[in-house]
Amino acid sequence: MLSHKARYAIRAVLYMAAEGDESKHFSVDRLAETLELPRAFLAKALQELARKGFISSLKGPNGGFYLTRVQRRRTFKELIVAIDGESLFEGCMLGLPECDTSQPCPIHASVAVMRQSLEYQFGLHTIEALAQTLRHSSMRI
Amino acid sequence: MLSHKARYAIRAVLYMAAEGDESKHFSVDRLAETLELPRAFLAKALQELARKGFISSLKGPNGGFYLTRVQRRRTFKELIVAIDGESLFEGCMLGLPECDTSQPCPIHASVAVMRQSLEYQFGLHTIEALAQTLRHSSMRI
DNA sequence: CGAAATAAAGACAAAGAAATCCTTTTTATT
DNA sequence: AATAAAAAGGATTTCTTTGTCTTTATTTCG
Ligand code: FES
Ligand code: FES
Repeated sequence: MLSHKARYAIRAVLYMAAEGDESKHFSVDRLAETLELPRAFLAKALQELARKGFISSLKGPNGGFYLTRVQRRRTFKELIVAIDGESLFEGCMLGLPECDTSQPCPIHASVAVMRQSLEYQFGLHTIEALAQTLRHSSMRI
Repeated sequence: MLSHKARYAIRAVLYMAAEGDESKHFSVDRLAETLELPRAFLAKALQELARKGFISSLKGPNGGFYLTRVQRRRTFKELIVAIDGESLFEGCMLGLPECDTSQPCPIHASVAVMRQSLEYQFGLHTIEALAQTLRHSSMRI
């Protein structure tokens, strides 16, 4: 469903969005320790997100990763797609070269219904919205 | 979403369910050629399904794979779980050790909604039902 | 019985994902 | 300027998935 890279990155991003702001930065070391994730692998994932503009980073002492206000307005779906690509939201689930209603595979209709739900759930919720529910209710992360 | 093994197996199973019966058997060679799938890898997947009782097999001339009437009553969800395990339907999508409503992760609610849809779509449809839509409408497989 | 057709099983190879390690670059602080 | 704290980048290892190849077992048919 989600790659490990995506899971790790999402957890770190939501954690930073919930706990930090533009002036509070998080080092990979701290994130990896807090969330109990493989340090170097998480670093790669976050660097990739920084390169793609989904998060910001600063080098040097007191540096680290953080999210700007603008970056918090990206949807959760955009975040997933940035790491894992569109396969969750597009393409035939049986691997046929095309996925459309004109020549669908036997599960296309079911997949379409499920994807509408996905689209609705992940396409409307921004990172900030998820961070807010995280802040206001003692959820795990 | 689905592993290649699952995709290949599902396509072969639905094809056999739609085109064959208890006395019409399909060799791996023929299935692989018809569906344009890697022969040996498909063989492994089908043998696994046969071991688990989801399909039947006969050795020797005129042997091959096929589905009994009882086997056609298994749901599509059961088929997926047999190959890929429950990860699509259970467990925290962010990788947290537990997935429950008491201490959920930030996307648990969204995931639950999506899974209800999955459950409804894949948990109610039997293999036979999908095969029938395949028979009666010129879908691809 | 002998030959041919088939699934079953096992060993192996290639590719990709996950994870680690080391070096370089940037920047703040002293 | 020197030092230390961080991200960035690259090389390498390990594990899993995907895929191939070869051999064995079973069954049918002449
Ligand atoms: S054609 Fe297979 S999911 Fe759309
Ligand atoms: S707790 Fe994460 S999906 Fe349920």
